[in-house]
Amino acid sequence: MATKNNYNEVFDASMNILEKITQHNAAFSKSERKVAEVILANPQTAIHSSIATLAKMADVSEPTVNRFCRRLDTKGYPDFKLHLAQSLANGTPYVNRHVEEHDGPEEYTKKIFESTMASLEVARQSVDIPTINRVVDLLTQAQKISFFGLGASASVAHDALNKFFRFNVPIIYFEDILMQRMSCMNCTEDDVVVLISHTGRTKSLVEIAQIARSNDATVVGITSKDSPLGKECNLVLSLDVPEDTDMYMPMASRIAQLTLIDILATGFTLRRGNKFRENLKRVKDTLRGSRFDKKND
Amino acid sequence: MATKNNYNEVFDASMNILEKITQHNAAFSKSERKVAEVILANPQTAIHSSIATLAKMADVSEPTVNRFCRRLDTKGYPDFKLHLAQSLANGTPYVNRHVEEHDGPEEYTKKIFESTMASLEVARQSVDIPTINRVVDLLTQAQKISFFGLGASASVAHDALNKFFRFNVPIIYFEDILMQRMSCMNCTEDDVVVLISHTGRTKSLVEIAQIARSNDATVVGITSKDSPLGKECNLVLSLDVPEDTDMYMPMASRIAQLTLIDILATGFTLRRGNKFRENLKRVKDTLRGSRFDKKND
DNA sequence: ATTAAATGTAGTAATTTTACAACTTAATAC
DNA sequence: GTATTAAGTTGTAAAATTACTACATTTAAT
Repeated sequence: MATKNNYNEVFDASMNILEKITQHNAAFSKSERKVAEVILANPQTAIHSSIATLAKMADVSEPTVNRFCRRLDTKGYPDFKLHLAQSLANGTPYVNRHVEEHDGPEEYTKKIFESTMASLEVARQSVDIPTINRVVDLLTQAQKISFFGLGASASVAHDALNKFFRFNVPIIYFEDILMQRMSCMNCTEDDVVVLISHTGRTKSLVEIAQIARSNDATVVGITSKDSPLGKECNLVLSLDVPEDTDMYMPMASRIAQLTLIDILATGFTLRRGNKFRENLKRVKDTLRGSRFDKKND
Repeated sequence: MATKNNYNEVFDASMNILEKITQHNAAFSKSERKVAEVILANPQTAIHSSIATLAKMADVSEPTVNRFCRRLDTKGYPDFKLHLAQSLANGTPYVNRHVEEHDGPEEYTKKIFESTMASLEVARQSVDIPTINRVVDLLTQAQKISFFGLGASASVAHDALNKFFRFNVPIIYFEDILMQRMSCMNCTEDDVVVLISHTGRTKSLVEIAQIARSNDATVVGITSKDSPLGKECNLVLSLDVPEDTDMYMPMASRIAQLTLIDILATGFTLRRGNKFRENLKRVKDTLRGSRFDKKND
C-alpha cells in the first residue's frame, strides 16, 4: 500500500499543478478562488512566499490557503509549493504552447522547442518497454531489415536506414511504393519489415504490411495501435503524441519516431555487444577521408 | 554589479542543483558530504522530508543540513527543497545520461529520451533568434530553395523537402553529390541553398557551398559556426549540441536540426500569412484519397 | 599547544496546522 | 414572505511542527 501511494505521488507530480488549478476552478469556493487567482497571476512569487504572505495577498485567512492546497491533493502548503515549483521548472508548460498568428521569431522558436520537448516527455511515458525489447530481439535476429514510410515518415525511414546501415546488416529502404511492394514480395520468415506512419491510415502501407505478412515476414509498425496499419502488424510500437494540427504538418510525432529509432538502434548495438561497437567505429573512421581534418583548418 | 549578480542568479537557478552538488563535492566538509550522499541517493525522499528527518538519515545535526543548503546558495532548507524539486521535475537530468553496456531496455529508453530532451534545451538556448528571422526572410523571398545534406543530415534535408514542398515553392533536394553540384551550378541570385551538416567538415558540401556562392546564390548553413562549411556560408544557424560520441552515431544533433527545420517552416507560414495557410490545408486534403477514412474502419 | 574550522546542543523564532467559533447561504416549514 | 435549521464557508487563536541562531564542544592543522 505504501508503494502504491508512492507511485501515485510520482504520477501526480508529473501532472501540472497550474493546469489542475484552472481545471478545478468550478469546485473552488469564493475565497479559494481568490487564492487561485493570486497564484496563477504570479506563481513565481507564490513559491517564495509563506502561507501568511500569500493569505494577505489573496485577502483571505491562512487556513483558507491551507484548505486550498489540500483540495488539490497536496499534503499542505509546503507540499503544494513543491508541486508548484516542479510545474514552473518544466519550461513554463502551462502557458499556451501553440504558435499563434502574431507570434514573432522569438515566440515561435520558444514554443516549438517547448512543445517538441513536451511531446517527447509524453512519448516517453506512453512507450511500451517490453515491446521495444521484443522489437530489438527481432531486429538482431533478422536476416534482412526493411524500413518503409511515406510522406513525412519517409524521412524517418531514411534516418533508420542511415543508422542501421552501419551495423553491417542487409538493410532495405525505398521511397517508391512499387519498389516497396516488390521488396516485400521477396520476404522470407527471417525478415523484419518496419513500417512507419503516424496516422496508420496510408492505404499503400497497409497493403505492404499484408504482403509482407503473407510472405511470413515479421511486420513491426511504428504507428498508432488501433489504426488499420496497426492491426496488420505483428508488433506495434505506438507513440501517443498529440499532433499539432494547427500547422497542417506532422512535427512532434516525427521527432518522437526518430527518437524511437535511436532507441532501437541503441538497443541493437547493446545486444550485439562490443564486437559490434568496433564495427561502428570502423564505419565512422572510413568517413574521415571525405572530411576536412579538424586540425588542418 | 547588481545586474551581474542578478545574471548569475538566473544562471544558477537554471542550473541543476543535483549537478551542483556533485560538482561542489570537493568544497564540502566531511559531514556535509554525508548530507550530499543521502540526497543524491534518494532525492525524491529528500524533498518530502523535514530537516530533522534528513539530518537523522545522514547522521548529522540539523544545523549541518542547514549549512549545507546555504553553501549551495539557497536561503535555507525550504528554499533548497524548492530547487531540488525543480531539478527533479526536469526528467531527472542529473543522472548519468550516457547509455552503458549493461543497460536494459528500460534504462536506455529513459536515457535516450532524456538526453534528447536535454539537447533540445541546450539547442534552444544556443540558437540565434535574429539569424532565424533573417533566414525566414530569405526563404520567403527565394525563387527556389535547395536542401542538401549527406549521411545522417540527408534525412534532415529530406524532411525539409517534405515540409517546404507543401508551400508551393520550387524546392530542390538531392542525395546524389553530383546532382547537388549540378543543381548549384544553375543557381541565380534569387536562390537560397540550405546546407545541413553537423560537423561542417564534409568536403563535398563545402565545395557545393563555394559553387552556389560563386553563382550568387545565398547559402545558409545549418552547421557549426567555425567549421569550414560555416565559413563558406552567408548565414549560419549553429546549434551547440554536444554530440553523444559513445554510440558513433549522430542522434541529438539531428533532432535539434529537425526542430530548427520546423521552426523555419513555421516562420515561413507565419510570414506568408493566412492565404498560405489555406494552401497548406489544401495540400493536406489531397492526401485524403490515399488514406483510409477515420470513420470507415 | 594554539588556533581555526567543523560539528552539535539547546533554545528561539518562524511557519504551518488544528480546533473551534462565527458567519453566510440555502432550503424547508410555517 | 419570514423564521428556522442545517450545511457549508471563513476566520481566530492556540498548538504543533519545523527551521534557524547563538553558543559550546569537538576535531584537525600547524
